[in-house]
Amino acid sequence: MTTERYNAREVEARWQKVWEDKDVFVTQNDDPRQKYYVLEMFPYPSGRIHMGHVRNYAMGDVVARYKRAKGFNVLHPMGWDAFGMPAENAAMQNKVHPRDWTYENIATMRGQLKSMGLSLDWSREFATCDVEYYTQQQRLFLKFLEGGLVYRKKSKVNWDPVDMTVLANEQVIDGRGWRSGALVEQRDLTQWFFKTSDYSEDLLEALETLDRWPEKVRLMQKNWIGRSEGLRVRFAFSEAAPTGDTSLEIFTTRPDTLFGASFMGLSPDHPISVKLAETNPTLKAFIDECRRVGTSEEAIEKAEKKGIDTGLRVKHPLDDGIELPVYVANFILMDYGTGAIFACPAHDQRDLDFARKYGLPVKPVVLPKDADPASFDIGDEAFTDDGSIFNSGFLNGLSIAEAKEAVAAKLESSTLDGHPQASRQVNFRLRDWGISRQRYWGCPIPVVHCDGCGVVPEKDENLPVELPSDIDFEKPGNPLDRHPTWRDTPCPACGKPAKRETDTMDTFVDSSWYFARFTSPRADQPTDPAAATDWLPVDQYIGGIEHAILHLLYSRFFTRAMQKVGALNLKEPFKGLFTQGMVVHETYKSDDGTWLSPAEITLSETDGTRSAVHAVTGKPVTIGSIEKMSKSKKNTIDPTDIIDSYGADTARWFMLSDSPPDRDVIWTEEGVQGAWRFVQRVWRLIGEIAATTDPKAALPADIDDQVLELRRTTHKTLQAVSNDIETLGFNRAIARIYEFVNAISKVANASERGAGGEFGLREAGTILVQMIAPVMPHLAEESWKVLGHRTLVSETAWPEADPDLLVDDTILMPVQINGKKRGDISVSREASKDAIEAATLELDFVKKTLDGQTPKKVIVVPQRIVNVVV
RNA sequence: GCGGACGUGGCGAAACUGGUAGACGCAAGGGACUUAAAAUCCCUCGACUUCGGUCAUACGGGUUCGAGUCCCGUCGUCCGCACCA
Repeated sequence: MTTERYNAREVEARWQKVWEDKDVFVTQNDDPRQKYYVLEMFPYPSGRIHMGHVRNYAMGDVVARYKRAKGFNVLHPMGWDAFGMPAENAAMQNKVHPRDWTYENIATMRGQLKSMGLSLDWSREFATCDVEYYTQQQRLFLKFLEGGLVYRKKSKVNWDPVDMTVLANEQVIDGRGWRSGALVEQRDLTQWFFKTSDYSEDLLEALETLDRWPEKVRLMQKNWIGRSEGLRVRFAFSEAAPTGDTSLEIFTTRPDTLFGASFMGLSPDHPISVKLAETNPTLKAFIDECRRVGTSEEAIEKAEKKGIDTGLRVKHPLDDGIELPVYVANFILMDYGTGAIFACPAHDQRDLDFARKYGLPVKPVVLPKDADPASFDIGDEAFTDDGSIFNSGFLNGLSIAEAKEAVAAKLESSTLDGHPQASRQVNFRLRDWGISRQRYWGCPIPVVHCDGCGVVPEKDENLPVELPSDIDFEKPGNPLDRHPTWRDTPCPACGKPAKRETDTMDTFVDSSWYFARFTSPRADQPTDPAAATDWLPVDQYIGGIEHAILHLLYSRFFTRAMQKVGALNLKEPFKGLFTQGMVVHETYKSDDGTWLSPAEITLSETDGTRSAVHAVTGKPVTIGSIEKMSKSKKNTIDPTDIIDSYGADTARWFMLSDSPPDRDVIWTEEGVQGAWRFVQRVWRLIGEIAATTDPKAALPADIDDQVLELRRTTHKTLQAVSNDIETLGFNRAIARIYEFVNAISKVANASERGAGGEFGLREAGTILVQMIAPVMPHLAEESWKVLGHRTLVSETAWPEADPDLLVDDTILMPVQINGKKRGDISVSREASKDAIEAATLELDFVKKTLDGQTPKKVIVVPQRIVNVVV
């Protein structure tokens, strides 16, 4: 018989239309079946999808299709993270409106995603720049404001001089803007903040409950939140500071080293430093220098520790005979703790570096185990390990933990100026989330500035505060600020003319609750709480590791905040999280140093050495390292090209087949061709089975051994593949399916089919189609039809493995002698340990080795192995 | 510097709670079919070997009847954080 070659292009378009016409993947909220919410991180509409999207969405689609077959009511939506800078950049460069640019990109990318055959409920689609979406976001903002979760404050901010906007700490990477790459400056501005710090403790503690999150991500968040327990201690000034303060409050996690104190340190931004600088030009110059350098560039250059003695002196809280100098030092951060420290150089490297530079005393107070107190000395390295306290009066002999406790207890109960001298405090590295952005293409912050009433929230009935369409991008800075009329609005409180806020929200706000919006995307409130309660948390969330901190932490905060204002009733949005690896590709460079795309070169191989030449000029090309696909290195592959030439199924199959999903996958032309060959192979095999077996073939009572073996393989494979998909082991599932196809082919190609052959092959073919369906849905539908079904495999229940076929009657067990495999023994499944031992000792090769001796020991692990110890 | 993960053939990788190391795929080599090519099918494919075996999961030790898997140390690669007191 002849089978036509599988025509992916024609077949895929056809089935996509069937699914769409029949609303196969539209999800109803009132469907009574158990719900399953699978979500992939929604894309930024940059213009075209890339291979990373293909991989991400292929994984989610496998889960969605599998769970649907398992009988769940599956929610699998898609939308667009559509606000952000690139749209404004495009507007400036190409004179196209950000809105038009964005929606055009969305249209293109929607088409590309549809060509992938994803089982998405497109009826729930939205973009975060849709007025309907950001209206609800403004509503949420106002609820947060009312609930005390939003505030304004003047703060030193990270200013990106290229994008001309403020960046969150998290958006500053190595001192540069995460998007522009420009060196970030420090500026003082009044900004809007979300009170993420209200939830520091809870965000940290609840990480423990996220047992279906990667350990790595939980650890990264834990470190980011950065909880530390310590003591706030006030040191009395010998003479009052110029600010009028009579004491200096510091935060320390090492009160046990208090007797090792050598000096005090103030941040250059500390109020006392600032006040002193007014009359001290040297100090002023120093502070200015610190600000110029900025917190970040310092890190790059590992700036030297520097400081200036203020002349102020404080008294040691445990021994007022000791006076300590107060320095302004460049390494002390204003926004952690109190912006002031006491320095113990012997046990802190930063303090030690500083003390050595300025000749300040270094007194060790923690003695390492087995060290001699008389001779123990600190060199260039601070001692930060465990030990026992010495040189410390009443603390001598205590452990570090005991000494911390003793100091805290003593200073808590002593008073200074009528207040306790110290208090225990838990500090977090996590700051409040600054959300103000001085941009046009974002969600406007719905408040009004009134000369009489101050900052007034816009009234709910006046929402949305809509972005103006007529906008000018000729100049840098915020276009909303210079719009002729948009700012003008009556004050919601007094009705007099007032001005709108021109800051828009950080785009991370948009993505912090979209998963909740999908549960009722057209609701006239941010959420329909009933639908949200039914669907959330997301059962399986899939996305890139690059969002391990920002997006995921913000979403966790937002869920809590929404719970507080009654929009949701849970804390944790994502029950299961999976972070997939990147798609990487070889790089190619011509001899003049420019990058070349895979399409521009020709590869060849001689004697096992691969080489490349320029496809047109024939000039030699250097094959470079394998790197993440990026436009700058030109090592990208356009998914559309692949889908056009091989089909979506091939692309999806290859994306999932080679590497474990959390690891990077290398895109190779050979690999895609392998996947393509497999598509054809399945197609031929199904065609042959369909042509040579009767759908109504019965299962005879006695079946041929080879057929029984095939049936066993079928059901064992089904069992294993199901398990692999459940655990997201797509590469394992695919390897098993390859094996399975090899096994079916063997029977299908056998010169004669034994009894039950038709039934066995039908069964194998049918289950094969069902197993490939989540990964290669189009090929599966087409094959399903060829096998004679009138239904859709997309709407067919997942098959059940027959338990009787999962266990073998006889088991082939390896036999080891002294831990080395020497042969096998075939035993019945029910054989007892003793019987197996006896049978083993009768084996020729065992007898030969034993040579009449009795073995020391025979270890029989049922179903596993026999080990004879001689 | 601190924290974490990982290290298996020419390559991507399998190996569930310690139990036959290298499944499956890619590449490579040989063969069949063909005028030829493509496609397809079959065979070989960790190293050494006196063809009995021996050695092999980064390296060195240890625990165990048995270690890729557990423990200690060394080296290497990757990732996150980075003056957080």
